[in-house]
Amino acid sequence: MTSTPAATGAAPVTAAEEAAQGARLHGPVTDWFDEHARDLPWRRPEAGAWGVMVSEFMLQQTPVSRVLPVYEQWLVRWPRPADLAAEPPGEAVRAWGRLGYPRRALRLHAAASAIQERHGGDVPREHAQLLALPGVGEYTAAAVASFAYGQRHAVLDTNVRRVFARAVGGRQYPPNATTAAERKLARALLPEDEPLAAKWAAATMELGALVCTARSPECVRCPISSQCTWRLAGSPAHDGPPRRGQTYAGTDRQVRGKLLAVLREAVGPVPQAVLDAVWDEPVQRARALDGLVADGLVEPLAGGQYRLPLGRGASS
DNA sequence: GAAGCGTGGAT
DNA sequence: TATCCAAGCTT
Repeated sequence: MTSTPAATGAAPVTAAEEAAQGARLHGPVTDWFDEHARDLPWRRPEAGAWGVMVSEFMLQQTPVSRVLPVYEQWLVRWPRPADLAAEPPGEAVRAWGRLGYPRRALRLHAAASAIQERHGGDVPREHAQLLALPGVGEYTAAAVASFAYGQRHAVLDTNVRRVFARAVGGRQYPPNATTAAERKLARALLPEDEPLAAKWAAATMELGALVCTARSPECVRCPISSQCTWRLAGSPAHDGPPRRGQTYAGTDRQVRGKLLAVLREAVGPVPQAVLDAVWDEPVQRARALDGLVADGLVEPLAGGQYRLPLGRGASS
């Protein structure tokens, strides 16, 4: 009678142990997902690959509740990549509203243009082609390939990393930056069957978002709590270095946000004097505005006026 | 690998 | 009130 890692509360060490634990998790997690998955618009069949891609851009570091209304308006206005590509990038920035990180709007516009030019207007299916699009990194490429096209990819976002850190790693939180070990574990846990792998990806994310949350996980509602290495070990508190919370007040980011808010609301070009009113420290204010121009989020005009960009998006 | 990049709700 | 946190990407 061998004692398994799951039975002892120890984290699995070998690839075989990881795969074995994965096999025990697939059923409970996907069954839970069948019953508890939220009815989100980008999960409906009519969303299509473009809808999935738009949602993934918007959801990068932004909560679902704030994305929902902007997503709906976005898809009504720009139902296909070609529709967005046909408009100035500044319109994307304006429609982005207060979702935050407005460079994402610029990159989504640039991605739409690339899809139009390189892929005939259809969101590509290949992971490598997705990854080559502006604003698409490892996570988003895997997410679109998996959620939109049903492919088998390890989809490793902050939710999944936390679920795996706890259920398998026995730790409260994953490392600050994604590690090679995490990627390897995610691949080891991925079901062989393609449709099941796609469901697993969505289900593990949903579990992390709804139950295995960062602050206060609801283990009593968790379908795998009886197998959770972290819980079996007594839910030990995080011991590693604290994750640095970035201060916001007084930073360039705050100034950029204020400047861009004025430009989003403006109908036409905005005089320098109006922008000057949003922040009283001139050096930081100028640095922030220069940064927005360098990023392609703002276009300087003659006569000290500024507006959201009408031309093709800037680099990056 | 670390830093920079928005915004607002929850605790 | 201050801190944490939210489906990351790029340089």
